[in-house]
Amino acid sequence: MESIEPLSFSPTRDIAQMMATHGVNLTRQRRVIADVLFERNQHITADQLFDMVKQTGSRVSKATVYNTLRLFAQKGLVREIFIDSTRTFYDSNNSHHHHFYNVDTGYLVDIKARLAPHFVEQDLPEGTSMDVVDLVVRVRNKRP
Amino acid sequence: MESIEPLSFSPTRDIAQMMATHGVNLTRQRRVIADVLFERNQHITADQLFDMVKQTGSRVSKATVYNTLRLFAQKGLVREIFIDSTRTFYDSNNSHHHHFYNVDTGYLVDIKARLAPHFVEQDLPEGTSMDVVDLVVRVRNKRP
DNA sequence: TTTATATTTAGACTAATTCTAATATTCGCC
DNA sequence: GGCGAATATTAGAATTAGTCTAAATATAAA
Repeated sequence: MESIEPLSFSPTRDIAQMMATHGVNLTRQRRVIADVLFERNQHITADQLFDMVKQTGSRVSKATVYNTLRLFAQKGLVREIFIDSTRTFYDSNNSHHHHFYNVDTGYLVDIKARLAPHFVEQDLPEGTSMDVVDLVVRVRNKRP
Repeated sequence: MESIEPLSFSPTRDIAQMMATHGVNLTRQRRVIADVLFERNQHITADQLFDMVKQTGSRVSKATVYNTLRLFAQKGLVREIFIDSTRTFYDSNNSHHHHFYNVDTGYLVDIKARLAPHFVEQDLPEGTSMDVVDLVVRVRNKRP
């Protein structure tokens, strides 16, 4: 029986291209962070990512992990999800979608359906009931 | 010309009734907090409320303000709005509605339209453009 | 290269929130 | 009303996610 190939990491040139497309200089640290972050679609906190980066053996400071995630979010590479004052998640999938948050388990999962709430209500995760729908539309001032 | 009556505060019995309806014991501190909070529809942080309570001359500890807002939110008297890790607002209007958050000014305002995003896009606050739509549906495990 | 600009770092710091455990108040019942 | 149990309040300490500082490195530009 053949051994199973490990899931391949995002190929080198994709990360480089992503960064270029979004106007982000690629440094050693940013590459390490991006490799871990974009290996798969995930919802991850800065601290979790810091730990995962450590486990690769590469040294990247905590400040850099925080700064880099903020930068990636500004540049549209990741989405920031503010669950409460102690839980900020980064979503490596930046395509337009929304989330279920289970207040009992602390898990965050994607909403596949469209935005209309009656769809959402029919699609709740197994064994859960709806608590509250939080919709915040973030706007900024038009530059004149 | 007649002088304009100041807006009246929430009458005493309304607060008492609200609390009873939502299963919250009314104490001196909770009454002071509720009087300030429900005087009008507003988006307010715990610290702002703490200051406002101080200005009434009543002494209520900071811990109590925080605990009480958490309790009120649990009991459905107010809505918690998590903007980012340093900004938690409490909305004294607990009826079903959503928000615009201006990232430049830090102001939070109600969305009057329904949930569908194309409506939202037509109703942005004067002089702003859309940044991002954050929708989180909070669910909890069904009690078996 | 040489100089300028951008990035990273350790560790100190901040600010929002929670915790602790002692005290006070209120509730439910006689 | 009075009494014990349950709840609520408090000051201040503790926690924790995240930011700041300013010195050291690395990258880019000339």
